Amino acid sequence: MKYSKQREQILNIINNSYDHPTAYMIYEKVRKDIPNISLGTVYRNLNSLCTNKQIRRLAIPNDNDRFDKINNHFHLYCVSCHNVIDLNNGLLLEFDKIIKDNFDFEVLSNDLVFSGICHDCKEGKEEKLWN
Amino acid sequence: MKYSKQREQILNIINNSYDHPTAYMIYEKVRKDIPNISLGTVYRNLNSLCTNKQIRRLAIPNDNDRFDKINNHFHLYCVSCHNVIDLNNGLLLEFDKIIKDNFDFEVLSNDLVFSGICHDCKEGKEEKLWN
DNA sequence: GTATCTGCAAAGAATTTGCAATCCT
DNA sequence: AGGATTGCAAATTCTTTGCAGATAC
Repeated sequence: MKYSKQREQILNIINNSYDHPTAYMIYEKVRKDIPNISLGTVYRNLNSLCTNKQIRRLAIPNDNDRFDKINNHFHLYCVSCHNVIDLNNGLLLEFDKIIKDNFDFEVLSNDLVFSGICHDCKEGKEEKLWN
Repeated sequence: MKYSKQREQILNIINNSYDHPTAYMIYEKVRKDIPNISLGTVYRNLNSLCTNKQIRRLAIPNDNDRFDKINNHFHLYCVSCHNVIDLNNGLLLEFDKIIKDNFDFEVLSNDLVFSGICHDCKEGKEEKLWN
């Protein structure tokens, strides 16, 4: 893989933020520095970065994919405010081992997303699905 | 919600199979009984069945959504053969409790997908991502 | 009878891709 | 130089939607 400033920027944005951006959100951020970057380039780089395990893709029911740093491994997705919250929990390693022992299945990525209602949404308002 | 034979068939297919079909796979199956059903009807019913918690949607990185029975709660997705394997594991309830206790986050659905390499693929062939 | 549901086809959203120009090394 | 990468726009894929007719209750 050859260097490109577009890819470097995209990687930087993901590594320096905590907001689990979608492809389009990343596109909007990169455009501040590289105004004429194209959305296709963002998608191409997100895919190659995922393939090379430099970032990860979160698949979320009824929402677009989000992209994230490699080192966080556990997520809460609030179906009300659509925020994604990071968790780090040693239990995951235990999970991998249990799965390995019981099913001879080698876990490659722990892109786990628990969907539910976060604290703030529970406080502030009633549940609003698919607002 | 009013009865329709289309929706009943779709629900039956999901409840009586273990293959985690995509929307299109369901469409193809229903067409054997209701040849002129439209794909739009399948999508509409899958959405309303999800909203009514009669089925669930699995979001899988780099693959289409799959649909599944409500009562299975844990999945292994093989990135090589693209199969989804069901798991039932009491640990999930424990997980929900831990999340509730630590983050005041109420888990609504456990659509967890562990991605990796299944036993058969590991035996038979080298890993082939995005074949 | 009337609200819900359907098939159809068109629209919409998200993502990929072909191509000529440009950029790294 | 030569292969990788880019911007652009068109194409593809997946999903939703508007509408007129059919169906459930």
